[in-house]
Amino acid sequence: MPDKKSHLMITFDGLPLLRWQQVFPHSNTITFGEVVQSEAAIVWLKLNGLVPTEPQIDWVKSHYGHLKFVVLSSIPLASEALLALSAGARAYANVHAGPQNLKQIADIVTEGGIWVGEDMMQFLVVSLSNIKTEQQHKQHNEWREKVSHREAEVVDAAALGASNKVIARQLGISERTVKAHLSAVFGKLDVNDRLKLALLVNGTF
Amino acid sequence: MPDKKSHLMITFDGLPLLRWQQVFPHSNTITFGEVVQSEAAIVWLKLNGLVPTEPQIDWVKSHYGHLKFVVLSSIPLASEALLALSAGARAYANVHAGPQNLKQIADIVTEGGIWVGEDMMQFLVVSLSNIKTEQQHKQHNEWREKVSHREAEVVDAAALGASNKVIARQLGISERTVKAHLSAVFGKLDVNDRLKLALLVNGTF
DNA sequence: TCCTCTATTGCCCTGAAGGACAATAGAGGA
DNA sequence: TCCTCTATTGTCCTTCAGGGCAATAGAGGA
Repeated sequence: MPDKKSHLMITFDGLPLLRWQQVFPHSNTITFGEVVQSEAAIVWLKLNGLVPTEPQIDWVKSHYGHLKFVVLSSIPLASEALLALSAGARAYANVHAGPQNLKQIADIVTEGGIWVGEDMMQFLVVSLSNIKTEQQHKQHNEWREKVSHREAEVVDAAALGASNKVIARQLGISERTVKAHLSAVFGKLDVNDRLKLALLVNGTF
Repeated sequence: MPDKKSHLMITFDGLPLLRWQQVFPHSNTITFGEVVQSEAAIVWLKLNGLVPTEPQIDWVKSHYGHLKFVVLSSIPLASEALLALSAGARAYANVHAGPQNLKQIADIVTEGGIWVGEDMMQFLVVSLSNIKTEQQHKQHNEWREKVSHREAEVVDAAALGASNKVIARQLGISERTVKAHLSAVFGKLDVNDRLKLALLVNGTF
């Protein structure tokens, strides 16, 4: 069954990877955006590093998602790997992978496994939490754009549990000023007291 | 170079996996805890499901970490996969993997890749954040073991910003009782006021 | 020039929070 | 039986928080 072992490569310029073509003689290369009927064992997407990754992967998934697909990148990134793997890619590898790796990728993917390079896997595991942490950090900092710089200084301290008296001493102002800033902030952020403020600022809600 | 392709299997009863032995004739099987000089291409650890996973993996890593090692599990779990992969395992697979998979695992690992089954990878990607969330949840629930059931009810409400008056109404008790519970909790958890309590309970510290 | 916003501060008031001191009742264990 | 812990409640007091009303000063923009 030669057809069963054919491969389809999708690149932006329609030019095949020579090394890849040597490894997979029963193969075709088409241009990104082109839709062909194919029973390829594996569809390989060579990412175009000049445009966003996600739309590329989504496109391949929507048009060739019934087949197993693999993503090749010139500049391997953990976030990109996560995108690809989450979208159902069976492998994420470097465009410059050698013939042996290419062959093994094909074998393992054909058999139902998933291929990720050793370094990338370690990087991936470590990076996953970082990605989530960054998102949380960003999400819970929106309040800061609604208050003045000085107000934010007061808020930062109050949200950690400091009393007006302590905050006043730290910032070299009077307690009355601390209260004034907090009252102003309550209005801007739509909370009634410092505890609610702390919950908002610390991301509990 | 037959030695270069030898394999070492570690099991708790010292009995080899027959299927594995057929795939890797140049192989030895030893008992967990046994330390031998070995130049095996790959060390395979068959996990004992009756004892904690992490110590098993840590032990193999400390005694055979200079070699590539692979973890086989009777009951594949995402959290277990993460443990293994984070510890440096080059593959995490089902004990009942077929000959073809075993051979491919060996090939890909020998060549420097990492093997994870398709289902496990998807499961892994989805589960990674969940695992971290569970850990945070567990870590920040230790206070609950230090207070009584009734006290915890009051704490849950107060930590969300409810006033004593509201809590009293919700629980059908007097404000004085709310205060009493909170005061008791402050002492047990070593905080001075409800805001500090909220920060503790909600995991800000 | 006028307005808005920010930063600062005082006087004064009210209400909530936190707690000392005290008490009752019930359950469980030594 | 005694002790500890939990649950509940009251009186009373102090402190802190939140804010009304008012004011000054400076910066920036229309």
